[in-house]
Amino acid sequence: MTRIRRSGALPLPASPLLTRLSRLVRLASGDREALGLAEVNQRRWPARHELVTEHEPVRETRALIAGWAMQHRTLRDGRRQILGFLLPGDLIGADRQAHSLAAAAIAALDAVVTCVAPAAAPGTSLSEAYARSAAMERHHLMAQVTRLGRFDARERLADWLLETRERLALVGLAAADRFPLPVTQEVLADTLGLTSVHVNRTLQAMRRDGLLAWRDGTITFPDRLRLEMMVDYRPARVSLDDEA
Amino acid sequence: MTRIRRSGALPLPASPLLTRLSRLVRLASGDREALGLAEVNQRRWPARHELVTEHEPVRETRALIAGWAMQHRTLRDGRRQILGFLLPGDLIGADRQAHSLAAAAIAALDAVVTCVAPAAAPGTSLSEAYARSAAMERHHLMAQVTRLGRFDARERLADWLLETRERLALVGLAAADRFPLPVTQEVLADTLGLTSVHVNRTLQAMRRDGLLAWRDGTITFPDRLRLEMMVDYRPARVSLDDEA
DNA sequence: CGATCGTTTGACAAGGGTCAAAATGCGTGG
DNA sequence: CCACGCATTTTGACCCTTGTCAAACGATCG
Repeated sequence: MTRIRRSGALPLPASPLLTRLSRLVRLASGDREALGLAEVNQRRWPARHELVTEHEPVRETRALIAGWAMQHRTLRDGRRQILGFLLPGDLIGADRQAHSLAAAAIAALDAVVTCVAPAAAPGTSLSEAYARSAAMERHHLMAQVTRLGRFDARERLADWLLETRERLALVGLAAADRFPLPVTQEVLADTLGLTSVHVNRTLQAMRRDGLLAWRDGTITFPDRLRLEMMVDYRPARVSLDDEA
Repeated sequence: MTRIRRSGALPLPASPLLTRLSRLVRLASGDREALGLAEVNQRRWPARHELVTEHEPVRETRALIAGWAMQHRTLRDGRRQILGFLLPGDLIGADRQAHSLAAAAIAALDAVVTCVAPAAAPGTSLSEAYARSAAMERHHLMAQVTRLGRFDARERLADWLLETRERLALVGLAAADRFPLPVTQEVLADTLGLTSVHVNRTLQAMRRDGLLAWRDGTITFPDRLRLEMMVDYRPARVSLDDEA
C-alpha cells in the first residue's frame, strides 16, 4: 500500500510518531500498522489554538504529528509558566485514566497536526511504547524542576536547548549541531522562569562566547560538546535497552 | 484475621496505603484484601538510607507505609534539587515499565517503612488506583515547576506547605490547620530552589505576619484560608469523581 | 562537657527584574 | 513596490530579591 519513493534527493518524510515509538520499543508489525492507520485521519490546528483546556476532561489520547505545542499554566495575575513542549511524535494524554482532568492547558505554538493515538491492549509492544513515552515525559518534567530550581540563566538556556535538540533528533528533525526553534524569546522566558529581557541578554552573551547562534528560526551550536560539558548534560535514558 | 480495636481513645491507625488508594478509587474488596496482605510484609529503613539510586534499574513497585522520603538529584558540583516528597500511602515506581531506570534517587528523611505493592491486573480497580496515584504525582511535579518558575520565596513556601498538608490530610496525618514537618530548613531550601539562609529569613517574616508557626516539628496555620488566598491555592484534582 | 547539627544574624555582592523607549523585522493593504 | 502597523528584539538605567560568607547561638547526644 505504501510505495517507497527514492526519486529526488529528498529524504522520505517518515512519520515522527512511528519513528519515535519505534526508537523507544521494538514494535510488533501489527502495532506499526495500527499506528500507520491512525495517522491517516489527521486534524490540523492553527497557531495559538488551545488543544486542551486546564481542568477539562481529557477524552482521548492523541499524538502530535507536526508542529510545536506547549503545555502551560497561567496564574490569576497573568504570570505564565510553560511546563514543557510537545514535539512531533509526542503523545497527548497517554497517561490518562478514566474521567481524568487535564492538569494543564495545551496550546499550539505554530500550525499543528494531530491524530488519534490507537488504543493499546495491555501487554502489547504498543502499550509498552506508550509507557516509555510517558516515562520520557516524566523525565523531562524532572529535568525542568532541576533547571528551574538550581540552574542560573545561562545553564537553563543551554540545558534546555540541548534537551530540545535531542528530542527533535529522535524524530529526525534536528542535526547534530542545529535545529529549528519556532518560538519567541518571551516563550522561552516563560519556559525557563525568566523574563524576556533577561533571556535576551543571556542569549547575546552566549552568542558572544561562541556557544550558539540563532538566525532565521534556527539554533546552531558551534561546539555542542563544549555546551554539554558546561551543564554536564546527559541524554535522557529511561530504560536499560534504550538505543545507544 | 484483623481484629478491630476500639478500646482506648486512640484512633485506629488505619493503613495509609489503603486509605489513600481508597480515596482515589472505590476499590473492589479483592483488591483491598490484596493490599492488606501486601502490607504484612514490611521492611524498615533508617533515616538517610538510599532506597533508590539514580540510573539504576527499578525492580518492583513498592509503597511507603510510614515515614518521609525525598526524591532528589545531585549535580556534579554538589548542588541538590529535591524533586518531591514521598509520604505515607505513596507508591514508589508505580509508573515503571520493563527495564526502567530510576530517573532520580530516593532517600529516607526519617525512619521509613515500606512494603511491596501488589501487582494489579489491567482493568481492575487497583490498576485504576495506581494510575490515579501516578496522575497525582505528575500533578505535583507540575505544581513544583510552576512554583520554581514563577513564585517568589514566600509564595513557594506557602504553596508547598499547603500542598503538603493536603497530601498528609488525605491519609489522615494532618489536621485542617496543622501537620508534622520532619525536615530541616536546608531540605526545604533544596526543595524550593532557595538557600537555607533565605528560607530562614522568609519563614521568620511569615511568622511575624501571622501566616504560620513552626515549633517542635509541627507547622501550624493560624489562618489557613488567608494563606490559600495569598497564593490562589487549589487542591489537586486529577479526575472528575475525586472526593469533594 | 565538648562535638555536632541546625537555626539565626549581619554585612555585602550579584543575578535577575522592572520600566521605558528605541530599533528591527515583517505581513498586509494600497 | 512602498508604507503602515504590529510583534519582537534590543538597550539603558535603576532597583530589589536572593545568594554568599562568616560567625554566633542553641539544642541534642554520646
